[in-house]
Amino acid sequence: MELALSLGDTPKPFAFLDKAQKVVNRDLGFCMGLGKGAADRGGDHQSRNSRESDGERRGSSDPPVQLDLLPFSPVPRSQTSSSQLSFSWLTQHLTVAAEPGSSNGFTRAVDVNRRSLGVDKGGEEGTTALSSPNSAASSFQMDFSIYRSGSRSNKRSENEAENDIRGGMASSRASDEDENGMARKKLRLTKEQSAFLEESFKEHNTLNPKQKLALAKQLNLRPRQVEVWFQNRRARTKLKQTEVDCEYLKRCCETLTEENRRLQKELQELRALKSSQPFYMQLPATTLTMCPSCERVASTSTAATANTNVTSPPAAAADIANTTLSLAKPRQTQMVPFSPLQVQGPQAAL
DNA sequence: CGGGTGTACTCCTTTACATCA
DNA sequence: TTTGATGTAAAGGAGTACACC
Repeated sequence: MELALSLGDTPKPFAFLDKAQKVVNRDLGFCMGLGKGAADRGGDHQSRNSRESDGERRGSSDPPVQLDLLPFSPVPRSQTSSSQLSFSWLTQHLTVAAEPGSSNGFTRAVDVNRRSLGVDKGGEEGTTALSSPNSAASSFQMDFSIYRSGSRSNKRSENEAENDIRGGMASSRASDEDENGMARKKLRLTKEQSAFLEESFKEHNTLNPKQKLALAKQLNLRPRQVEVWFQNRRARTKLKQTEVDCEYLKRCCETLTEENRRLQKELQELRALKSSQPFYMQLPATTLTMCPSCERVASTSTAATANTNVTSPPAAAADIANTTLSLAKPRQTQMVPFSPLQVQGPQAAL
């Protein structure tokens, strides 16, 4: 029997919160809770205040994480939430995970034969056995509660376990009063959760409500957590980009400073040359470039080389001036946006 | 049609906690 | 074991867009 995970596949937003779908699930007779159970949730979702009744925003109405095992045929793959939510990676992972022996990173810990479900507190091994080893949908979600079983002994595993427990809560947000008097505690996401969120961020750096809910469901987190993660992720991206931009501008500034220094030096040399050859250098450089007979001289520096046979001081000076002009002009054009007042071409000073 | 209000969302700043050297 | 630095989850406020009255 082939199974599929239903995450709400009607076009209507939050459709999987609708009663209609629950009716369908009930009718099909497969509705397996993967959360920590109502007892763990503290039932706080029942006592939300009215402001948070929207649920999506405050993440308060995320229902107990639920794995709906549906006969495959009534739910065509093309209508699964992953494709509908346009998370191609999600579709991909689910598809790959369905293949036994896959080495996909997300399927590594997905083997239902290796781990019991997150509800293993109550010894729900039998429930696990109900799902097919090939059921990517059911095993995928289990991936994110894998550390709960105590396979890790360090502190982080405890945090992750607690995170999973809290993440499964249907509380509105991690407020102090929502968690049975426990003080608010920052909980780090597991590597798998972070990687999953990263993948989704690559596709969409913002989430619509459906995507947020689907991700939260997949990762066993509250929608609010997913939302916050994306906020912080966007902030990190922006910060990184700012750093890159800053570095780039810094390099531009250094380059321009160096260029300015070089041009100033060149200007000094030309002034020195002008003072030593006052008669010839009094000719404006523009005159030299505009003279039809000097086309050859003004166009390229090779022309200057051709004129070196003349060994005439005025020609050499003119060549220097024109070469400087032809080289400096484009550079100056580039500099204008950055420092139009600081950088001056030699011909301007002449 | 313009203004007031509520809602939902994002960005930004700050705080608090976890982790690591 | 302690401590400071760093990374990041999370809270809260401001601003904006939109729908509704």
